Amino acid sequence: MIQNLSEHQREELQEALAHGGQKVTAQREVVYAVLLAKRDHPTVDEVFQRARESMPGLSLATVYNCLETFVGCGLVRQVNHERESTRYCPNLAPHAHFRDESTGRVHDIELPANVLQTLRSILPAGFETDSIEISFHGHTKNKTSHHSN
Amino acid sequence: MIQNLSEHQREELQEALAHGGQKVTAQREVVYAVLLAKRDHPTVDEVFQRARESMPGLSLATVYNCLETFVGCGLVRQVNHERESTRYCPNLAPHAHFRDESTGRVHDIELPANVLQTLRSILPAGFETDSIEISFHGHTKNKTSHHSN
DNA sequence: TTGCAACTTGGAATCATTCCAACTCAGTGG
DNA sequence: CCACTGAGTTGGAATGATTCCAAGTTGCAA
Repeated sequence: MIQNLSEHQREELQEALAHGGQKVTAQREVVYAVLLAKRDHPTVDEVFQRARESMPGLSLATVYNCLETFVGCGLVRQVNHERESTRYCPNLAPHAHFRDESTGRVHDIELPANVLQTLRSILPAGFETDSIEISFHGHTKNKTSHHSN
Repeated sequence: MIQNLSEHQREELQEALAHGGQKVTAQREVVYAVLLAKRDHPTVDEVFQRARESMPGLSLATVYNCLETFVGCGLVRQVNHERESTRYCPNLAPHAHFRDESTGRVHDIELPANVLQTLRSILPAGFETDSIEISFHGHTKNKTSHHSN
């Protein structure tokens, strides 16, 4: 089902957790592996379902904990759309999200540095920004998409 | 406390509701007035509290209903930040939001047409967008702000 | 072997939001 | 007038995602 982490991925995980004295655990490995296996912005519940396939005893609370931890140490990003369940993605490159209203799928949209720059420039003096979230809503036209959902 | 609607504002309300065969009611007037009185992106609950001052019997469900109606007929916009309660603002001009992490306040940021244009341009072919949401997170530096919260 | 700190777990609790069934109200037609 | 209709309002119950909590694990260090 879900591949184990590669050497490199485990190191990334271990490294990220190390700051803040956190440890790699079996549960965290599984949850992280789930995120990397299918980069489709799953909800907590979806992660939970998938992770259970390789670790039946895993609890929902732990999935919440793991994801929160990962966000905290910068391994994954949270994606919120309207009032829907929070989704998670391991794509750390700066990118925007496009939510297809008809399918509910979320696509990553590459965000060129200059656009990011332009955006920052519209802030009045005195506004210091840590992060910018950009989400498009609409629909996709035909074209069998290669994107994940 | 909350001013009554001006002639012009009531007309706007009436007009917007008319499409879709909806009526101006005392409750809707109060809720709308609350939004116009203090453009500070209140949550449903805040609207509820304020509206009660002029209409004690008003129910929370009605506030939800009114706001949903207003959003439906384009009178106000919803603003979501992370997992927090939905907020509402009557500013219809295209604008981004800046959320001050330390105070929780939300500021409107003017969004020039060309920036909007630039953003649209990063979408790959086949993506049709209805709306774009942009939110900055960060903090504001000194400078007694004139902005609403 | 004891202690500790980080972690996990299941269930209870929270909180925003939605749902629902009963009730109000204004306007219409008989 | 009176009944009917449709839109609106209301309070309380129901939902659903997320958070909280107290008890139980685990691995390592003293």
